[in-house]
Amino acid sequence: MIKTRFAPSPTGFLHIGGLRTALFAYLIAKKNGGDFLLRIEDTDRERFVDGGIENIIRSLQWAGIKIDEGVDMDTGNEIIQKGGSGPYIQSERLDIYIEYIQKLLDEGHAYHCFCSKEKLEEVRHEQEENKQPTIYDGTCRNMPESEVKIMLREEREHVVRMKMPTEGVTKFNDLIHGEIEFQNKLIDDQVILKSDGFPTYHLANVIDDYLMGITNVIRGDEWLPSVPKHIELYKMLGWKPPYFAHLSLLVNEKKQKLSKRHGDVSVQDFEEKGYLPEALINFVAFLGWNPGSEKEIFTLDELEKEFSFEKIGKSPSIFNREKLDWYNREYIKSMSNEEFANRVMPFFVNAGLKVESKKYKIESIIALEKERANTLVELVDEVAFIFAEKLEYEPTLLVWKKSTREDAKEKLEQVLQLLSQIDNNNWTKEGTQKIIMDWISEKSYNNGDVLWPMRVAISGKKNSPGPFEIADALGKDKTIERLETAVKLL
RNA sequence: GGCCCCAUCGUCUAAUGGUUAGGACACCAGGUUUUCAUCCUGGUAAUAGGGGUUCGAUUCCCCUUGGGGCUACCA
Repeated sequence: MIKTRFAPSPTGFLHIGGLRTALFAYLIAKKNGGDFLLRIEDTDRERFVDGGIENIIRSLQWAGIKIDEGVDMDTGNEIIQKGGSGPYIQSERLDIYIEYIQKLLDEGHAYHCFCSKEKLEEVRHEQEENKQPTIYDGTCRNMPESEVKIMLREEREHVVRMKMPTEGVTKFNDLIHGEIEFQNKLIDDQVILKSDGFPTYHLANVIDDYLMGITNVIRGDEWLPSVPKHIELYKMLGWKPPYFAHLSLLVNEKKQKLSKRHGDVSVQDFEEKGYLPEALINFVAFLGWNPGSEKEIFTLDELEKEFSFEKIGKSPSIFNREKLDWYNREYIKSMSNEEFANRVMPFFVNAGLKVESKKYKIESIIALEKERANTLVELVDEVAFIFAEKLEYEPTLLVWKKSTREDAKEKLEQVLQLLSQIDNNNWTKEGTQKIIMDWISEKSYNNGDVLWPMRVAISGKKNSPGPFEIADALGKDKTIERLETAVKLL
């Protein structure tokens, strides 16, 4: 059975590139009826960000990506079976790593290194200047055992390094890139245990992937150069390496790897701006993957069925906001008004608009912008004029370009009169529309002479939805009130 | 500097030896329209360059160029 994992480090909030990696790993597992787990790789204590773990879990949940296995977040107990609710956390598994590092040491696959950071940097510098590959010079690799013992007894600061072979090549078949080959002599004796007692990514990652039964390691392309180290570690431990699949990177407009430092890329940011998880998932799934058909709208469920390894591309993709906006609009448009109202409600609350009041017909209000808004925040913004106590606009705006002030006033007075006669119960978009439009054609007026001032009077805006939709959302009382104000202004 | 990866419209991509190089987003034009938007119709726009292999290369190979990643006791 296939088992995959998402293994982020909590050095910040989950960003969009991480979401895509998680999604692909998740989909590959689900497509094959396998399991997907989350493992937090927090072996770097200096870069740990408070709230990072919670944010990662929350963002995945928001996106609809379900974790099959991990640690129960309430009890802290590991749940190795399906149905767990949280992640494995590496900092809670230190004993395990230490045990394996000791084994590697005992079997001669690793060694203590007492070199100072300053010395290492010097060596690197020199190597670079001489156009040599920058790898550890091996000073401590062949240190006599007696000397090592003395150093350890003196509690000299040290790390543990793995012994890479000095000749031969490491070849492997990446599921996405195909065969890749590295010269072993160019690969560093990687530090596997830091002087602070924490393992490095390379060691902890290999141990955990094996122990957790990961069959397919799915991660970003930035890891490609370190695969030989990992394969060597598997060999030393006598384990069969998993399949590797390295995903092309998500990059910004400058074609650089997406990262927290370049700004606005956290999943939570997109949530807060009013992007729907469906849209974000759909968009991100299509970065580096396509179904081979011309269908572009895929729900998570559909992706779980149709996702395919063979269709994953190798080249990096630029994150393009406009296409995301399009997806978001598509999902907004296709949602029922009722469900949509539920989704938008928190955004109204955030904006301080009291939509709960019976005065407002929430479904009519959201309908105003449902076909137009890119995001939920944008929608709430655009629709805020409905809730205004008093509209602010220049009286001249009420006059249509082909008309006069006097004419606008006269038309508005008549509109006011006609609409006043409508019963509160019959106050609908269709109702007001029929009365006004019939009257316009009866009098042979121009649409613009009537509809423009009417629309401006009740919206206060140069550009807005149509007047009858607005009247419906506003209700009779407020519509009449705004029309009266407009007449006075003229 | 060393190693590795990548290369089709501006962007996301389809076409794995034979297509007028297709679709989507964006953009432009026209239509519908009281405004903006929606919607409909149409349009501009790409195989980085050079060598091979082949009857035939977007497609296979090599070189160049360009971009990116890694090169930490970060992941």
